Amino acid sequence: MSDSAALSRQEQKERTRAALLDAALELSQRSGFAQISLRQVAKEAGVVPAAFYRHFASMDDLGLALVERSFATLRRMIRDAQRDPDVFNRIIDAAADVLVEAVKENKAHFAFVARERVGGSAAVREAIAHELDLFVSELAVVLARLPNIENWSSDDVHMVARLFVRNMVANAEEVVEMPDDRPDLEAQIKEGARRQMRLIVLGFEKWHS
Amino acid sequence: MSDSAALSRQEQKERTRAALLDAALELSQRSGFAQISLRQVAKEAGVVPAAFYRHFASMDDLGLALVERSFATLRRMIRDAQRDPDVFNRIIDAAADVLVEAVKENKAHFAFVARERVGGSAAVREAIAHELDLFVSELAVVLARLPNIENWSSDDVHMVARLFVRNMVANAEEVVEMPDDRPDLEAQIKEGARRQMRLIVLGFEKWHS
DNA sequence: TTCTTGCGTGAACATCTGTTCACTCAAGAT
DNA sequence: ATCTTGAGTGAACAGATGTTCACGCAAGAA
Repeated sequence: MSDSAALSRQEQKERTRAALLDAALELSQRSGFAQISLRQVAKEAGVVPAAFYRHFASMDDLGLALVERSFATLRRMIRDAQRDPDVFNRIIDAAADVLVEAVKENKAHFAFVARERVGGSAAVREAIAHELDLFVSELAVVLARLPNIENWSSDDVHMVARLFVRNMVANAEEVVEMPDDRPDLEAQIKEGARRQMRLIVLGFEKWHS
Repeated sequence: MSDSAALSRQEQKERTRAALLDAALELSQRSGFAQISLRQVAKEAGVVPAAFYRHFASMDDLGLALVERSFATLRRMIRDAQRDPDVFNRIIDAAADVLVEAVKENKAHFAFVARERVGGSAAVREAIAHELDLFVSELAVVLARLPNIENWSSDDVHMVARLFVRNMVANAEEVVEMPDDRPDLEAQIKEGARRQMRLIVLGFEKWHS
């Protein structure tokens, strides 16, 4: 339109699609995705309600696209973290730091996942549950290489991975719910996460069957 | 009205209030409390929309009452469990059993708390967070008497209590989300909860600072 | 008995919702 | 230069929503 360069047809379409996704993510931060309406999203994206249907069949459809985008961010983060050799050595401190920092930087995505994981529509909830399962399996592969765990049954490794992811989700929730005017809580949450993970890791050493 | 005995004025009022609460709880099982409307609740309770305002100022107000009722159920359960001397001896198996059974019997209440804890309106979320904090503190008092923990700092005890409650909530979520036609998953969830708690307890023994 | 209180009624309202339709008008193909 | 395509428009719709109001009518007080 009035943007710097003239946009190709595809570029322009992709741009409004992204605007709709951004608008939905922004609006759902206040009151939850299930609470917002197609019309609100369209207005926030600067588009007439009917135009919405050129990109998504329904709000549920938009929700699924948002799940995909959020987990793409999350997976990229984890892949980056795995490249860092330090993460293998001091896995706990790193996990706590990475977690809090990552949540702060992608607050909107984490908030979306945390809320819609239980509060969303059936389709969105299923999609998130599936993505989290994949995530647990990926983490299990990483954990299986740790010295204390290398000869555990794969069931047990999976269980530990679930315990970690579960706490990660819970801590992410806490950072998300953290009021913007209380950044002092951040260190507290981080320290809490660290201690919880240390406690779990201590359990590793005495584990049997 | 056409009920067996003639009802006093107060009894009748209390009855419709309860009907509204029950209706809201029932309806919110399908799609979440935030998704249901005042009119739906009134209709399900067999009452005209305007009558709603004789009992609650808003749906938010109803939600808070529902939080209170749900946690009253939860607290009663815990108090009963504490009287049982076995719970102190084999606390883990007991916790896993009690948890799954309790959730099954009060599925609606647990489902409400689990969902609205993150998905609900700000007021409802705050109320649930507060109740869960109280719950953590109560559990911390119980845990402080356990042999392995008796000389920990109160901060650490609190942290462990949070870890337990956090996992309890997560496991309750799983039971709630469990499809009705897959009761075989129940034993699996119970066993998972038991192993997670055992792992955490093992960490107790090696804990320092 | 008569009077008062207040729960529940039914109609009305303004507003917001999802969805449809025929339309414009510029990009890209011919 | 002309034709086709399809993203975005604006108006219209039927339905659901929260909230209000005057009213009926039975329980409990006088």
